[in-house]
Amino acid sequence: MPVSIKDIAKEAGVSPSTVSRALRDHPRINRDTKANIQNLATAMGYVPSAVARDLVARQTATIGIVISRLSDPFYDRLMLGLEDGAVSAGYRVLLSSFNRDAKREAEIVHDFSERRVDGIIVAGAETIEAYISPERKFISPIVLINRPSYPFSVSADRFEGARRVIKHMIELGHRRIAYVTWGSEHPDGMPRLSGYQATLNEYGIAMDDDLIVHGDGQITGGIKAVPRLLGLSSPPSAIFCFNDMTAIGVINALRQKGCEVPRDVSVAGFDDLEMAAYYHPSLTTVRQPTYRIGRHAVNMLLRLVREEGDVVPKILEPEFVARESTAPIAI
Amino acid sequence: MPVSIKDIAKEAGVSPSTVSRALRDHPRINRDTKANIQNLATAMGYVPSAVARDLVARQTATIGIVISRLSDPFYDRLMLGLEDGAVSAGYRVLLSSFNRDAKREAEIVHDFSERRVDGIIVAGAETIEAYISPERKFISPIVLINRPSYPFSVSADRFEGARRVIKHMIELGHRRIAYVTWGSEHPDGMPRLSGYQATLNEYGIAMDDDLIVHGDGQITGGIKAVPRLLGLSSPPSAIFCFNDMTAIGVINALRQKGCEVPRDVSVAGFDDLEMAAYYHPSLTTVRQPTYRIGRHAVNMLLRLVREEGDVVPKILEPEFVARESTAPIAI
DNA sequence: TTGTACGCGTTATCAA
DNA sequence: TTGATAACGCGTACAA
Repeated sequence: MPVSIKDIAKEAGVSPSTVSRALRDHPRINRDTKANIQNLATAMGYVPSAVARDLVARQTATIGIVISRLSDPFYDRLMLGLEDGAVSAGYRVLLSSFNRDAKREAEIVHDFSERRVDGIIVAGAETIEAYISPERKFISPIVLINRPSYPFSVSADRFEGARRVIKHMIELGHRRIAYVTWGSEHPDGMPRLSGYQATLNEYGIAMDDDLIVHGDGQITGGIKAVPRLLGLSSPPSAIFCFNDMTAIGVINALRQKGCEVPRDVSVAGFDDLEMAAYYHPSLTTVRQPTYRIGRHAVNMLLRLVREEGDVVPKILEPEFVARESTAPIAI
Repeated sequence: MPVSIKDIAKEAGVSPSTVSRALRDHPRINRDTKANIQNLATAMGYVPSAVARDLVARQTATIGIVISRLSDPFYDRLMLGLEDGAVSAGYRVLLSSFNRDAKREAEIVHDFSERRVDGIIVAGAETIEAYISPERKFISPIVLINRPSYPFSVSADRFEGARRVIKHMIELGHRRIAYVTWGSEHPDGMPRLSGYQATLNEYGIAMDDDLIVHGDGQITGGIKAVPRLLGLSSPPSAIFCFNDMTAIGVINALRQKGCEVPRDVSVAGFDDLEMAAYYHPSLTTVRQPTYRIGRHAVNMLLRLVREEGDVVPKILEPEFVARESTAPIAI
């Protein structure tokens, strides 16, 4: 059993509350007793119990972060913003990931609630149903990342991101443009798909369902998509991918089939991974303002925690990055 | 304020202890009262307080995981093993990352101690000093990943991994072999460097300090290393890199200088990123058994928690993966 | 300046 | 089968 405030009190010959005051740097306390107690605490290896402190304080000064996948670079940069925001506001941060498993996601949110975190931020929620259900009241306020239909959310405008990619391809002369999606019903797949469709429509290009194929957000999904696309009677000259990993898979599979990127086919991704600029060819892609999203999300959550007036969904602009993997259509 | 056991008791017209029993599925309790209370709890949106429960239980059934960088794929796969191990043993997991900041690392470990986690696992510790210091007694047992000189640790044999890479290069005919390291004093840099040196020595190849240049474990570090290497009067024909990201930087910079990999220079990395097999050229590298490391680490930690006898450092073998980025030396 | 008493939400022990 | 009581470690009125 760890040493408690009582142990120190006994050792110092004072009452537990005096120890508490000394340790908390209370103003009204004797300099010597304070110094003595603080030395004693260090010597005895005292570590205050957050469990007990939080119980009496009825708050934990902690926010819980729930993310889909650890390895997704989107979350990496997001966390920087989240941590910076939380720490500078005097909050600690707890993190957990659910690996795209909706059940785990619910468990983690529940676990954080039991721990009485002051607020929760969920990035990559499998579905927003559980969060908007009126019967389900949560202990702590919850902010969602990239789920703009949820009232307390901070998102990147993925629709607009997709739109710029497609516009870019159209301006390069492409007309047969494919989209390798990821989970059409998944909330992360929707905005890109809508942006893709709306932009084709905007330019009067006929939609073709054969050009929309499913991936899995990873390299293998991109690889599997290519044969289906090349097998079409009229194959695409440009392929927009759900993300950079998918694009890498697509480029590999194309190369395997003897298609050179961008000479024969243009390919674009989404995310702007650190290595996107160093892939061969370097990837045309879309960068989401992840750090800023993180900062905004924490601010929004803290407003909710402190019940400081209205909160409206926030949407930030992404950045289009043109590189080598897209080029004018070959004649 | 969340609903407490007392609120339910008042509503149900029973005592708080009855509610506690009903909720905990205690054997000796009336079927009807139990059902009634459980319904009431759900209706009132009751979420038990882990804070209070843990205080009286004097344990949290939680292990804290402290990792260096979220984006490092090493930690991604490690977490899978860690989580699987913990969950299957009935423990919950708390995660936090310190972004290579030793101060943050110490803060997080301290925070976890205050939270009274039952044990802590640190991966990528900046230094082991704080953990072996005799004066510093920790509340909870601590297991370190990839820090074999610490008594409670699980590591991959990076020395052996480096050895196999160098051996492979030597067998391909290379004699001028460079190493792009990362932080020579950093505990992650040492084993690879030793393996590199020992293997050259083993084959009677003279050491040349000019062939050891510093990187930063990232793409930019690899890029910066190349001019220094190519500027040598006798440049290397093979370059061993601290990790795959460094290798990607090196390959890019070589290409910029008109050097083709592996035609002109062979390059190898470390880690086996998911995309290492899909880079162009695909990367020769070393795969650490991350999942197994995670499982072992949890087992070791739980043995420590339960004070079940002796624990000795565990070292697991890595796997060498030969791909396209290394080839026989050009004559 | 310091000590006493109480409460935070929960579980466990003992008595009813 | 249920209720009263104490305890976990800490912070804070209030009293001394």
